[in-house]
Amino acid sequence: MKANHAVIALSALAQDHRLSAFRLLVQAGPDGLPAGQIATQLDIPNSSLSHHLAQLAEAGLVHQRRDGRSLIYSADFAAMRGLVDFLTENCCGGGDCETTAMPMETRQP
Amino acid sequence: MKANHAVIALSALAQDHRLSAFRLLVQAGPDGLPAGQIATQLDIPNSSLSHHLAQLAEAGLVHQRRDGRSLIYSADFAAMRGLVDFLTENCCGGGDCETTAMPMETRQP
DNA sequence: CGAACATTTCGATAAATATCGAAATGAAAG
DNA sequence: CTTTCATTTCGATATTTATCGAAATGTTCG
Repeated sequence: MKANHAVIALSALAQDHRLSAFRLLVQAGPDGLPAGQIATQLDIPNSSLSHHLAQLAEAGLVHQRRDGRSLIYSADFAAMRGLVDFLTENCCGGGDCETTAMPMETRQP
Repeated sequence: MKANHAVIALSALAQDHRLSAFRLLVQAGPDGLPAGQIATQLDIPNSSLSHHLAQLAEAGLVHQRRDGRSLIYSADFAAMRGLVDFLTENCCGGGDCETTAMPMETRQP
């Protein structure tokens, strides 16, 4: 991932409605959700949501597919992972570093 | 982490210079770097950088300490991890989900 | 084909943000 | 205590962004 692309992805997530939409899609899993359902759950006008979904799609964080007359959006998990990896890349100079070495699943809060 | 806080943190990272500064600090590790040195490496005026560092600090992603006449900034690794966890929270409905279960260290590119 | 439906594009306005030089703050050294 | 140095605050400008209604696009069904 290039820094420029990371900024685009982070900007896409750095907004209330877009972050909520993305998290809905992350939780929905690979099946995704139709645009209208997202708009309903977030309680914002379709036109506003469409703008936001386009921005997430442009950043490569979500994808669109058609099902009947609905457009289904789904999260791109690989893109999300790539972004996370970019943030922690070469952490602490690249040597062993207990601050990031702990796998997500075994972390203590 | 609350959604509102996540948006603040993501906004802080969603900018060229701030993302570069943050990554410099991530790579520098717990010792951090003085503000002036960051400004030099990024080749931006001190006043601009100061604005950006303040925003990162407000988001809780970096901390400031004084050393002589320099102000040393360092990344907050726990905050970064909290943000990442928030993004992937309850992924795919909370069930097992191979898309995020792979620990960062063992991922294949 | 024509009506009903889901979503996007357009256009206009309001609000937030990045930028940088100049002046101000605060700490150290002579 | 005055000078020097590192950094921040101020102020002003230009750019980007969020918002939403209305109109347009593309799809299905009768």
